[in-house]
Amino acid sequence: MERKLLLLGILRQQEMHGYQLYEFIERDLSACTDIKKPTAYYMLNKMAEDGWVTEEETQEGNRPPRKVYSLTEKGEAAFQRLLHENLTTYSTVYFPGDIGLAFLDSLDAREAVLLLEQRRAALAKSLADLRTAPEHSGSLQLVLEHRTRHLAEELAWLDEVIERLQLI
Amino acid sequence: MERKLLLLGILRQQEMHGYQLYEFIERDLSACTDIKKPTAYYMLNKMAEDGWVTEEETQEGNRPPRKVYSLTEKGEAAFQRLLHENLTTYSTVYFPGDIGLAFLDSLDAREAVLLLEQRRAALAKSLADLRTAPEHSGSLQLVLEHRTRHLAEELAWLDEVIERLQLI
DNA sequence: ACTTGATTAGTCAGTTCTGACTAATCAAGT
DNA sequence: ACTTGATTAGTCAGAACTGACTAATCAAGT
Repeated sequence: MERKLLLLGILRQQEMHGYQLYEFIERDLSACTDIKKPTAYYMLNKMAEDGWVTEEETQEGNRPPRKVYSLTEKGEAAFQRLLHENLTTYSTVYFPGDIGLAFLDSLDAREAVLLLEQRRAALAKSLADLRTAPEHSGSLQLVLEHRTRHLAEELAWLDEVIERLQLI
Repeated sequence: MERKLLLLGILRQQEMHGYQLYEFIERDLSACTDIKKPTAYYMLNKMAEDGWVTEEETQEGNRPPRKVYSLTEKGEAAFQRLLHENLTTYSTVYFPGDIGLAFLDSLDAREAVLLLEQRRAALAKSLADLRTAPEHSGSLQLVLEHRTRHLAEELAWLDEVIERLQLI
């Protein structure tokens, strides 16, 4: 559902055709989601069927026609409902990296440390990249701050794990 | 891939039939994943096709026959490879809750605070539940600690967001 | 002995998601 | 004018995932 909320939220501010929408997400909202192109088109179709958005064919030169999507009243209502739902609940996330941790004891501590140090480097790089990212406006900035905090916390945690392993 | 790593890691310690495996994950590994039953069976089939596990039909009384899965050498190799891959890399997670945050500015601050306070309550409950969960052995404990830290950090972050909104 | 509800074990049909592809247009070097 | 590579716009076939169901067995109350 979060993906639909995202698409609705964007279309709400400005009507767009599919590719434009996807580009916008990739460029400006990569901190929020990693939705793929065919998924975006799939959702748009779905939402058109449900009457949340309307498709309007437009021709430009003799390019293939593009469908411009814009929010309907039903879509606006859905946006409000999904936003309310999203903000009032907390949904658990699972960390893929935890599954490796769960099997750490099948390795000896020395090797585990070597592997986790590589993870640490990757994590540190993600964090550094995020910190040099351009400032964004409004609520977007909030999301970036959240991610930064999260990555910093992850790094601290990983350092602690590595340190403990070194005592073994 | 993490789901396969998980299944392999369990079967590596003890051969099992599908339902047993699923029950085990639900009971003991719910902190790592929320994999559903049909997905587990789907993966097991896949891995049998790939020669990572073998299926052995067993009859007990006149119940319908069950397939007991056990790791092959190829499966053990895959486990080692996936574990290595998992431990050396860091994979980004996206927070569904961030999508709501990204559209916070379409609400007025007072309403946003009311909604986020509900999120806060849900989050606080998750954290409390996790803290009263039984101690686990070995690396599992590591995962629980990770989740606890994460939730605590999320709570602190959310409190900060709420506080900032109240200044507006 | 026999209904009723819980547990065990698994499947099916449908939804959601995406890697890899197509095909048109534009830019720009020769 | 014409090849070549990048960009724009989108589709398709198949992989991954899951809600809802089936069907047998067991427990245990009457």
